[in-house]
Amino acid sequence: MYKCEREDEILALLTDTEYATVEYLAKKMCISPSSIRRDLKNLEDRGLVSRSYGGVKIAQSTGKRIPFSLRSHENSAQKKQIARAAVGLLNAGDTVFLDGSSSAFFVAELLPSLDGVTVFTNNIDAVNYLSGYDIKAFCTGGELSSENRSVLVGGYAQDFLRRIRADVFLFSVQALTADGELYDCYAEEVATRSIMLANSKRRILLCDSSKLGRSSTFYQANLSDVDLIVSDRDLNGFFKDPTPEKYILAE
Amino acid sequence: MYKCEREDEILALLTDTEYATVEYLAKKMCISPSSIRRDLKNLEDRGLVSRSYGGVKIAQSTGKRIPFSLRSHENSAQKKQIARAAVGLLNAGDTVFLDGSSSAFFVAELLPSLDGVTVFTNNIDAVNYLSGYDIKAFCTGGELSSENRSVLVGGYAQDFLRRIRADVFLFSVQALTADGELYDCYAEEVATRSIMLANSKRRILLCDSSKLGRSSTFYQANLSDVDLIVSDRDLNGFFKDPTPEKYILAE
DNA sequence: TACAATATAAGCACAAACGTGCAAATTTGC
DNA sequence: GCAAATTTGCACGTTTGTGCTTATATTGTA
Repeated sequence: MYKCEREDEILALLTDTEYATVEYLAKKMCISPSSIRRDLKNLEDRGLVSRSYGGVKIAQSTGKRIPFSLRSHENSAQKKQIARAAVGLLNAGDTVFLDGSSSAFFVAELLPSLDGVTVFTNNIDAVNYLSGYDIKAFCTGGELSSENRSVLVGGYAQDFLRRIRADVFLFSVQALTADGELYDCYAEEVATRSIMLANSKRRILLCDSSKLGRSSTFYQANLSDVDLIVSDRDLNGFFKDPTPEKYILAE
Repeated sequence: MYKCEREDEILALLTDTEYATVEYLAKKMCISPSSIRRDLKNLEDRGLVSRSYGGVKIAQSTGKRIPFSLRSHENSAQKKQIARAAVGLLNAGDTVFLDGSSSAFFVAELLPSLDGVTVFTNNIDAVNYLSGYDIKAFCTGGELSSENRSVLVGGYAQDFLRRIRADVFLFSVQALTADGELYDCYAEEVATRSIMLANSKRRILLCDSSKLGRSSTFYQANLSDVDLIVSDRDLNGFFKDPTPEKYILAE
């Protein structure tokens, strides 16, 4: 395993585990601790990790971010599954909103094969992906989010979205409580998502199991604002109150 | 197996395997490691792969798509040279417009190291690249260009741009005639570029030698609309009419 | 505060990979 | 079919990465 390959591996590992020791990394890659330290020094100089005595963690907030392709995506298998099911719900000619979530990105990957859909999104990864295909797609304007850098947010994004009406909104949030409330940790994304919610006829929540039963900082909406939930887990009985049957199971 | 054939083969291989060693490639194509290294150097200069000691990987890109700005475009060495020179002309705190050209993309690659610049662009590759860095960047809204390029165009893009004023506009066009006229082959890009031209204080044309003495379909502007030309070739004597000295040579 | 335990940085020698110049082989242009 | 230009493989000296050892720095504990 070569140097750069190793460095990518370290980054991918760190997005999962948050923190790792030199010793652990050395064993994992079958290489001496000296070399791991050299790699880490390198990554630190590039601003990708921050080291501490005994190990490393992922760098936060300053300088360079980890490219989308190197980020490890939690539950990506489930998200792909959910995306497939959700795309099955679209009709030919639909105008679709996609939010900035990674779940929505997996939907974008499936859209080029569909006929005649039009996409509006503030998801940079989705835009970037779709630009390689012959599909009618629009990118909202906006500022690169200071936190989640592959999303466009802010006043420009909101102004743009207020002018659009979509048939379907496919989105995800960080947390879904048993009370039927949706939360997210990024205030700016909550704001843009609200407009997309208001301006769509059908609102479909892409909800992999990592979201269930958690909460987060910013309130986004509640179940009555959502028309359908697509999940990889059976949601019957998950909610405290008996809720109208509006979930489907992806498989 | 011919040279270009081999390079395609290498790229194809890399999209599958992500990484490859020089030795492996040499055996696979039945050719000496020296030649593989020369090929890789070539591909690296064109920005298609990134090398490390012992092997190569595909250039960092989201997903597997090679950014349009790097696809098939010749003169990337000159464009990088020009980008370096152009970035040297920026001041701290400048607000910068970048158009959708590949030349502008090479400028974007150099911006994160600068202090306090703000970027506005309709160049998807640039936005995507900048999303990996902690830099103040805005993406215009707009439609994905139907020409399968990574540029945002159309009414939404124009509306957005009309609201912005920039200190500097860094851009490129397809052709620059000896009469001092600028042309491009994409009508929609000409339209968005016009607004950026109108709304910038300094307008700097990035002009590699492949543009010189050609013409194209759509008129963009003429020399009096440009404040400075950065080129890899000495432009003294290129223009028919004696023109004010406003070119600098990138080196 | 001092001490032991452990992590890190620096220096070294070796091996592996790299780039370059050059001559032979191949392709291209006329 | 010949000359020019390009591409190729090899040999060489140079650079880079590796693991080891030793000195220095950091942490936790007495």
